Amino acid sequence: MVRAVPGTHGEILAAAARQFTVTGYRGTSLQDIAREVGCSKATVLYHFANKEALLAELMAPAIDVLRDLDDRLAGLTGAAAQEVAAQGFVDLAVRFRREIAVLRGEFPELLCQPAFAHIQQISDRLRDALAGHSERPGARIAALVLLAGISEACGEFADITDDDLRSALLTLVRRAVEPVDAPLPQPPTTEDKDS
Amino acid sequence: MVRAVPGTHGEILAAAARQFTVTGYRGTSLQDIAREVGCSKATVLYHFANKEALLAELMAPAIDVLRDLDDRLAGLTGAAAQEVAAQGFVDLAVRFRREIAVLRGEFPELLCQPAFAHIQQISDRLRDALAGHSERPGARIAALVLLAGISEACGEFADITDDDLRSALLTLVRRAVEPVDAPLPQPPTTEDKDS
DNA sequence: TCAGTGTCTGACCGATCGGTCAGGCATGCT
DNA sequence: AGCATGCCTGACCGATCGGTCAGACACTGA
Repeated sequence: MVRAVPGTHGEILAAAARQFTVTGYRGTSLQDIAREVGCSKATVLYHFANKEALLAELMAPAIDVLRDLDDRLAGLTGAAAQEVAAQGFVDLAVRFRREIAVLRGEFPELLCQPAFAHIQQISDRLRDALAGHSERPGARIAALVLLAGISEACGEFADITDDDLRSALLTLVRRAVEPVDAPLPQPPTTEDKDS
Repeated sequence: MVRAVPGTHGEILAAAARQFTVTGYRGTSLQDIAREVGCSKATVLYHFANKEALLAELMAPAIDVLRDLDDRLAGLTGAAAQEVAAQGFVDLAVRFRREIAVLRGEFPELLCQPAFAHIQQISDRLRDALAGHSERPGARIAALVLLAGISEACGEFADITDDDLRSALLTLVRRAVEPVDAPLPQPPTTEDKDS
C-alpha cells in the first residue's frame, strides 16, 4: 500500500499510485501527477530525483516481500517448494495488488531499470519453484501462466476482499499446478498439503 | 538504396510485427519500423494511414478468429460453453501467439482505439463462458487468471511447437477451471473452424 | 513526346515528454 | 536586521513522437 504520509511527498506518491494503476507507468506523465496533486511538475521533481525514483519508492514494499519469499524458497525443492511458492506469491499478489497492477504489461521494459535489476531472476526462480523444479513443458507452462495471470488479474477484483481473493487464488493454483510425481527427497518440514 | 519493390507494404507489416513483439506498440516508433525496412518514415505513412491502422491490419486475422469464436459461444451455457471457450481460446492463443504478444500489457489502452472497439465485450463474454456463466467469485477469478495468463505467457514459449503448447494449455485450463455442477444440457457438438 | 500515376522522400510541424535552472517566498535561527 | 534553509514555481531545454506536404523519380499508355 501507499503509505499515508501527510505532506506533499506523500500526496505525490499517492497520486502517482492512482495514475499508474489507471494508465500505466509509461502512460502517466509527471504533468498528470502534478495536476492531480495540484502542484507543478517541478515540485514533483523536487521531491523525487526522477520518474523512475518515484516508481521505485512506490514498489519498494512489494519488492521487499518478494525478496523475502525468494529467500524462503532457497533450498526447497519439489512439492515443498511448490507449496511455499504458491502461498507466498498469492499472498504477495493479493496484498500488493495495486502495486502489481502498476506494472501491468510494462514489466519487461521496467525490469531494465536499475532499481529492479534482480526482479527478473527472482521471478524466474519463483516460476521454477511453482513448477516443482520440473523440466516438463507442461509444468513450466502452467507455472508461467499462473504467475502471469495472477499478476495481471489480481488488480481487477477491487470488489473482493483480500481473504476471499487469497483463498480463491490459492485454490486455483493448487488445482492448476502440475503435481510433482517424484517423491520428496526430504520430508517436508512444514505441514503436508493433503493430510 | 530505394528499392521499388511492390512488396514494401508487406515488408513494413512484417517489420512492425517484429518490433511490436519486442518493444510493444507504444514502445515502437514509426522511425524504428522504417529503419528496419530501410525506408523513410514517410513511406510507412504512405502505405498506412497512421500507426493505428498498421496495428489494426496486423491484428485483423486474430480478431476475425476471435469474433468467430464469439459467434460459436452465443447461446451456449454451462459446461458446453466452458469447453468451447477453452478449446477456442487456447487454439487462438497458440496460433496467434505472436500477434497476442504484440498487445502485451497494452490491451487496456489499445482497446480504446476505434479499430478494437468490440474486443473488450467479446473478451468479457469469453471470460463468462469460461467461468461457465457462474457468478461464483472463484469461477470468475479462475477464468480471468487463465485468460490473462495464457495471453501473457503464450508468446514466451517460442521453443515449443504449436501442438505441444496447445495440449499443455488445454490440459491446464481443464484442470484449473471450476467445474460447473449443472449437468451438460447436450454433448458438446463442437464443429471446428469452417473453411 | 508528354501527361498521368504510383511510389518514395527530406523537410518540416505542433505536441508532449522527462528533466534543469534561477529565483520567489515563508520560516526560523543568530 | 541579516542570513540560511526548505519548499515551490514558471520558464525553458533538447529529444522524440505521430503526422503533413510539396516535390522527385520511374514507369506507363496514348
